[in-house]
This record gives sequence, C-alpha cells and structure tokens, in this order.
Amino acid sequence: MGRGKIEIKKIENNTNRQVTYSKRRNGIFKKAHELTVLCDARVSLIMFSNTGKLHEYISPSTTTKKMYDMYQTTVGFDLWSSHYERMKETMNKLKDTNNKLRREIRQRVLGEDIDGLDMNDLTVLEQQMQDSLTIVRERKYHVIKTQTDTCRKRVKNLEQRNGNLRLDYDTIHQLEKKYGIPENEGGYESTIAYSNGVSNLYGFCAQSNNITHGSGYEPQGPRLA
Amino acid sequence: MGRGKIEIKKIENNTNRQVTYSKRRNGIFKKAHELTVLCDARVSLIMFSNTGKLHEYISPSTTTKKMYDMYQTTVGFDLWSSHYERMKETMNKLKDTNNKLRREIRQRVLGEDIDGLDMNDLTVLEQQMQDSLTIVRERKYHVIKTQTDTCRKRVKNLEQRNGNLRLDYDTIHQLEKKYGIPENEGGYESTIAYSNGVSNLYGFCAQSNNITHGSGYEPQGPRLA
DNA sequence: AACTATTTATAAGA
DNA sequence: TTCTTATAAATAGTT
Repeated sequence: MGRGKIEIKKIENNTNRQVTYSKRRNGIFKKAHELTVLCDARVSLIMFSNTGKLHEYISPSTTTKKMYDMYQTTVGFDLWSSHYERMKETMNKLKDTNNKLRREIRQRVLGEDIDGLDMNDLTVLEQQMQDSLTIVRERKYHVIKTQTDTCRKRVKNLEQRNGNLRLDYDTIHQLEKKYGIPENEGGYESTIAYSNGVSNLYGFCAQSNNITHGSGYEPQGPRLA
Repeated sequence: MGRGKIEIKKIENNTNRQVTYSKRRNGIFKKAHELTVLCDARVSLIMFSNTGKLHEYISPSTTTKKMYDMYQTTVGFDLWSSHYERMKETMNKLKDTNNKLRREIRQRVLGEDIDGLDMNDLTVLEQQMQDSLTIVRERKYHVIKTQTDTCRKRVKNLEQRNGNLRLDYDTIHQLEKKYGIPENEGGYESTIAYSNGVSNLYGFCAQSNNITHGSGYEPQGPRLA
C-alpha cells in the first residue's frame, strides 16, 4: 500500500525508518481504537521505538494496570514475581524473627517452653532473670525514694506556709491587744482566708521582725525545726 | 476498505462482531509484526475480546515482562502499587510487632527501658519476673532431682551386680574348699573378669541356693541392706 | 473460509 | 514534519 511494494525487513535508512515508524504507529493506533469500538474489546498496545521512545494505546474502557492484571490472571504467571518474591522473602525473615522473639519471651518472661533446656541453660537463664529482677527492684526502690522525697519537700513547704500564717496571726493578735481592737472572731482559721499563699502581711512585718522569705512555692531548705 | 464504508461504532450483530474482531485482530497483529521488523521496534499488544478471550502479540526481540518493566520504568509509576502497598503494610505491621517484642524483651529480660514505668507497672513487672523466676527454679530443681534419681538407680544397680559377684566368689571359694581345687590366685577381682554383667554362675547355683534375680539391668528394689 | 468491490493505509515524492 | 498521490493492503459484505 503505497507507491511501491516494500519487503518486510528492517529499513536501514535512519530517517526513512523514523518516518515509517511514525506513520505506521498512527495507523496501528487507529486500528486498535477501531477494534476497541467496533468489537467492544479492550486493547493495550505498548511500543518502544528503536530509539527507546515509548508510545502507548489503551482502550478507554480500561487501564494498563487492569490489562496486565487480567493478563497475569489469564496466563497464570506472575509478571512481578521478582518484586514479589523479594518482598515475600523479607517478610518471611521478619516473621521468623518475630517467632524467635516470641519464643524468647515465652521462655524468659513467662517461664514457658523451657522443658528442652539442660542444667547449664537453666542456670544461665535463672541468673539472667535474677539480674533483671534486681534491676527492676532497684528501679522500683528508686521510684519509691523519689516519691518519698517529693512528698517530704511538699510537707516541708506546707509547714513553712503554715508557720508564716501563724506569725501573721500572732502579729494581728498583738496589734489588737495593743490598740484595743475587738477580738477577731474567726481566730487562726479566718486568718488563713486573708492569705492566698504567701502572707500579705510580710511586707508589713518584715521591717520590724527581719523575716526573710522565698518565692512561696519553691522550698528554701528547712526554716522550721 | 470493504464493500461499503462502515461507521466506527459498536457492531450490534453478535456474529458480525465476532467475525470482524477475528479479521481485524489478524490485521493488527500483522501490522504490529511489520512495525517490529521494519522499524526495529518492540511492541506489546494485549487484547481481550468482549467475550473475555485473550490474544497477544509480542515482538520476538523481547518479552511481555520486559516490556512491562520498561513501561514502568519509563512512566515512573509502579503499576502494582496496590499489591506492593498491601505487602508493604503487612511488612510494616510485622516490623512494628517485632519492635514491640524487642521492647518487651528489653524491659523484661534485660531490665532495660523501664525508666518510663510508674510504681504500679514496676510492681506488676516485678511480680511477673518473680513468678517466672520461680518457674525456672522449679524446673531446675526438677532436673536436679531427676538427675539425682537416675544416678541413685545406677548406683543401686551397680551395688546389686557387685553383690551377685560376691555370691559367685563365695560359691567358687566353697567349691574349691570342698573339692580341694587349688586357691584362686586372683581372688575377688579376677572373679569379676568372669562375669560381664549378670553372673554366669547363677544357673549353676540357683538350684541349691534358691537365689532369684532380675534382668540384670533393671533395678529390682533393694537386695543388699 | 473464500471472494471481491471498495475503503483505507502508506511509500515515495514534494 | 506534513501534504500529496499512486498504489498496496485490509476488510465489509457476500457467497
């Protein structure tokens, strides 16, 4: 079909080959599309020119991936077996590691699965478990000590605030007596209500009594015996 | 190209469609092959008829898998990403489990990685470890006991054989005296050499002395005080 | 599956 | 590249 008949063999002239490739590529794509429409078929046409350029036709009713999935299913051969096998291998290794770890846990954590061990193994295992237990116990005692210390500091802080309040109370009481102000009905407890933390009277009393004080929240070492 | 021009739309007549599919399929395959040869190209042509039948052309210079791999590389998109992603997900889950198991081992077996645990956790952990340790110890003692028992049985068995030998020896000695056979030079030790296990003289002596005996290897309860 | 009138594809040339 | 066109090839409808 052309000005002259041509033999079906590689076109040696480079330009000529390129031109023919371009023309025939369009031709075959058209044919593929016509087949798709006329016969309700699904066609995947992938081609690489000898220069490595990719051209593709795919029926609108499908995708290249679907076509290859179907292809695989039909021919019963996994095209991506290389990818797949590699991943499967990795996965099996992971599963294996997993099982070993589980076994180790069963042995060492639950004390199961140790019937096969001999005296030596048992002695080593016992020693390791004893060591671990010691570490956990030490940690536990450390936590207890820390908690106790924190608690002690908090108590000390509260005692200090309590002492300050008593000082306030005493001061007020003395002033009342000195200037004949009537007795405070609430007593000590109502004095606490004046103060929302550090005593408000500190400034008033500090000049005469030389009282020093911290921030009111951070413990400053023992002040009360 | 035919007796009449046809519109490019689905051929509704079923037989007609089948026939056209067959004809055009051959046509397109021929075109694909001509392109392969004339232009030194690589072509992958996969098609499914509307009845689901697969037909394929692949350039002789390549394979479907190679084409597919090249296609992927060229378009830079992993076509089996769904497979791949699913596997990757599974793999990540395995890795995760793995890490959790490792962490558990670090915590419980090595006593590491326990700084984040509070008093409650620590107490539970300590108790579990103590329990496991107890199980391991019990197993150890069980093994010791078994070994000891086995040893004791073996001793008992040896003692029994020893006793039998002494009986043989006494018997021989008496016979020697009775019938004036000259003194056995080796004494007791050389008598042992006669016997490779159960005494060979049992049969000889049993009638007169009423000695009963076992198989010679299985202990039969104490015979010697 | 073969035939063949016609359409379509395309080789060569511009 | 693209257009043109003579000719080869493909194929629709028929047998």
